[in-house]
Amino acid sequence: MTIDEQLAYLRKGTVEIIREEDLRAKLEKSARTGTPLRVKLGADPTAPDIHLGHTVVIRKLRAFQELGHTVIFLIGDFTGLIGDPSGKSATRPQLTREEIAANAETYKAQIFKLLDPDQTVIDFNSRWMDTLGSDGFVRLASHVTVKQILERDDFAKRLAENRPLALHEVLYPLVMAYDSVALEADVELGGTDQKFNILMGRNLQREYAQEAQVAVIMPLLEGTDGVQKMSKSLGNYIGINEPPSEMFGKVMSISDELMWRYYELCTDTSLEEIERMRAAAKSGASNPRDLKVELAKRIITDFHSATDARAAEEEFNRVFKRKETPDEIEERTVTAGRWKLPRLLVEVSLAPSMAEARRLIEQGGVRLDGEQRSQVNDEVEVTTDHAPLIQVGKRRFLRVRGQSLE
RNA sequence: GCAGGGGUGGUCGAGUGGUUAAUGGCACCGGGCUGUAAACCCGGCGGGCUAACGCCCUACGUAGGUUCAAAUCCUACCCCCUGCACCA
Repeated sequence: MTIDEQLAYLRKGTVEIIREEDLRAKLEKSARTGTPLRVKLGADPTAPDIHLGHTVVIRKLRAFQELGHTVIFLIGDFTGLIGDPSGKSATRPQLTREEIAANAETYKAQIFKLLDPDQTVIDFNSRWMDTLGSDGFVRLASHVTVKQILERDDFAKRLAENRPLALHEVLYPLVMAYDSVALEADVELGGTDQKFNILMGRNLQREYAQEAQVAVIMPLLEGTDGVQKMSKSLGNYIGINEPPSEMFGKVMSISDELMWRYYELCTDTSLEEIERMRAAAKSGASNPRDLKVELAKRIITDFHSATDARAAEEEFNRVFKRKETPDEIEERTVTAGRWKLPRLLVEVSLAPSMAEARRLIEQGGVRLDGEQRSQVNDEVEVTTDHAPLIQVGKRRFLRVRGQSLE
């Protein structure tokens, strides 16, 4: 690949590259000297559950690896002390060495589904922050002015709106920036929410007489709700460790409009192909449903396998298209005998309360052995040899077997 | 400590003595439709009891009080937020 081709490849999907000329220069230098670029990505030490949103940036790391560069996956075990830079949550609890190590292992297991382990370095910023000392920290702080820090949108806004802004939060960008100095990073990746922090790294590196890193800013992926960014706490995420059938269902539940975004940011599909599919869907030549199935399969293939993807599709069709029962149904045991239907639903946790169970039944959401039961006072015979199949809604199935008391 | 603002159901946010289990949005759940767990439409959304009409309990920061009646008024307390504090 020529440098121009490499640039174009790396540019795909980015929101911004600051500055592209710098990246070009670094790529040229790397090619000339045969030294791979050091590409940094910071990670939160407390939340090692990776979801599709995180993979947007990880995919970009992989692009750098494909071009022969080194990825530094930095676990911010020190920065974690400072807490969520969005100011929503307080300081996080200090993790023990064991917990950090465990989280790092969890990270590895997940990121290596996308990244090449041989070209990846896992590091921790406590390695240099722990030995910095308070005097070192103060000296570090002398390189940045208050005004520079307050340029951050989020900070400025909170001050303007009289919302709290704790001092330690202001230090967050500083530590992150220093990580880039310590690592001598050539490139740092991050979502748009990290732009300020990454730029701070550029400034600080210059202060330390280093060449400034290039900022590669990726978009934030919307969650399954299509509105807010994907996050675990909002419950709109697709975790990469989720079982294939779960992933399939979640992908199928995104809106048709959002599907293009996922194609672009979560698969290797080229922009041209996406445009073609989009046009086909619009003209009616393709069924959006089929395109969404394809999307789901591509995503599942990345984190599981093509076989798993096919199985998940088959399962989905069976349950939702043909309205048959799933392949595997969990079985629960209850005391044998006659059960009032609502009581039974609560007993096996298909409903959280009697009131809720009644509602489900009255609304026609409950089936017993495939037959709708809308009578709240229905009774069900549960014996040791007959285990009725209970279905609540479209997707929750349970077989209930009786167990006689001794 | 002082001054001001605020604490309501999963969440946001109305309500300032009485059809208020508490408007509305979001989230969530069920149904319909379909090409999908899309979109759209309809319904539900504290809990217990009842076949059902319905009855009862719990809930608006905490604890008391006033009243026939309080999320709404009074008292005390707790918590959160913003500002003030020095140089005088």
